[in-house]
Amino acid sequence: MSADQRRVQRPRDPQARRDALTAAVIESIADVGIGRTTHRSVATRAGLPLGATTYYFPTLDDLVEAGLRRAAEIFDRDLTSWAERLAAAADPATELAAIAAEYAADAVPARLAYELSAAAMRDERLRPLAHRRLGGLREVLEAAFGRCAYAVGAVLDGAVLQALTTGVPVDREALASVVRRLTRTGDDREPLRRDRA
Amino acid sequence: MSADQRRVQRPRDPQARRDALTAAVIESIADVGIGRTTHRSVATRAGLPLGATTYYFPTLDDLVEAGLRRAAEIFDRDLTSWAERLAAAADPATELAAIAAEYAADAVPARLAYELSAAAMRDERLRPLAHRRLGGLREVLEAAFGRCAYAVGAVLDGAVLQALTTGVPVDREALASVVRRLTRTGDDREPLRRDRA
DNA sequence: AGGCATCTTGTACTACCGTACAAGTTCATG
DNA sequence: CATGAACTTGTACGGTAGTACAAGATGCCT
Repeated sequence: MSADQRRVQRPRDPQARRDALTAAVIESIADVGIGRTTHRSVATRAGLPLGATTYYFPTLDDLVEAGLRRAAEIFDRDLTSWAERLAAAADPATELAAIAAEYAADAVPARLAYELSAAAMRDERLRPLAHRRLGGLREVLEAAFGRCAYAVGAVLDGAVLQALTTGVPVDREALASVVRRLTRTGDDREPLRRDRA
Repeated sequence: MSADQRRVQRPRDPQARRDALTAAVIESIADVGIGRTTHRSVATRAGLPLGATTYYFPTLDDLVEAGLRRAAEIFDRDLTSWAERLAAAADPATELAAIAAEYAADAVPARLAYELSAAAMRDERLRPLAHRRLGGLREVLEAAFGRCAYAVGAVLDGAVLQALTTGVPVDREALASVVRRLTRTGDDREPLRRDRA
C-alpha cells in the first residue's frame, strides 16, 4: 500500500482521442440534438475526461463542427454504396425505395442528416456541409435517374422525413411507384396500371 | 421627489401574457432551436420579466409545448389558405409551386415545421403534433391532387427543405413541372415535351 | 539516460440555467 | 371602500454549462 501511487493515465494516442470524440459527438447529436450536446455529454460518451474535449477542440462549436464533418464523411460512404446498388439494380425505382426504407429504419444517420439540415438553416457556416450532401445525393440520383434527379431527391427526402417524424415506416410500394411515375417519359407507351377506381 | 414611489406594474391581462409568451417561444425556436430556447430568452423576447414565464408555464417543457401548440395552429391557418388557393387556381401545379416558393422564402414558419419534425423524431410526446400537421397537409393535397397527394407532399417537403438548407430559393418552374408529371395519369395522351437530346 | 514538446487529467472559475418564492399590485366582489 | 384572490415582479438558490489552466505522465530525440 504505497502512498506514491501514480496517476493512472492511458497511453498517448491523439488520433484515437479525436476519433472517439467525433464519434461521441455524432452519437450525442443523433440522441439529443445539437442544441443539447455539451462538452460533458460528449466526454462521458467517449469515456474520456472533460479536459480532453477542449484540448482537441477549443470551443464547443469546433467540437460540433468536427462531428458534423465526420457525419458528412459517413453520408459520402452511404452515397457511394447507394450508387453501386442503383447501378446494379434491375429496377432502380424499386431499389431506391428499398434504400429509403433501410435509411429511415436505421434512424441514426438519417436523424443526423436532418439535424444538419436544421442547423444549416440557422448557421451559415454549416451551409457548405449541407450543400455538399445534397450535391452528392443529386449526383448519385442523376446517374440513375437522369434529369429527374431533382424530383426523385425531393421525394426521397420528403418520404424519409415523413417516416422519421411519424414513426411509420416508408411505404416501399408507394414510393417505388411514385419514382416510376416520375421517371416515365412521355413517349413511353407502356400503359400505367390503373389504380382501382 | 417622494421616497415611496410604488413599483410600476403593467395592468392585469393574463391572455395578453400568454399570447406574448407563446409568440416569443415561437420566435426563439425558429431562431435558435428548441434545444437553446430558455426561460430567459423567451422572457426577453416577450418583453416580460422572468417570473412571468414560470407563472404561466410551470416548467420549460410546458413553455415549449405551448409554443409548438401555437405553431400548429399557424400551420392549420396556412393550410386552409393553401386549400383555398389550390381550389381556385387554374393550374394547381403552378399554384403549388408558388406556395412552396413563398413558404420557403418566409423562413420562420417553415423552420418551425422542421424544428418540430426534428424534435418529434426524438420526443414521442411531440409525435401527435407532427402527425397532425402532415395529416392536414395530406388532406389539402388530396383535395387538389387526388391519389397523388403522398407523392406531391413528399416533393413539396423535400423541395422546401432543400431550399431552406441551401439558401437557394425554390425553382418554381421545375417544381411545377414535377408536380404536373406526377399527376399526369397513364392514359393521358398529350405528349410530353421532349428535353433537348 | 535525460530533456522537452506533447499529451492526459483533475479542478476551478464565471456565467447562465430552471425553478422557487415572497412581496407588492390590481381589481372584481361584497 | 374593504377584502382577498389573482396577477406582476424581483430576487435567490442549487445545479450545470463553457472554458481556462496547472500539474503530472509520456515517449521521441539526441
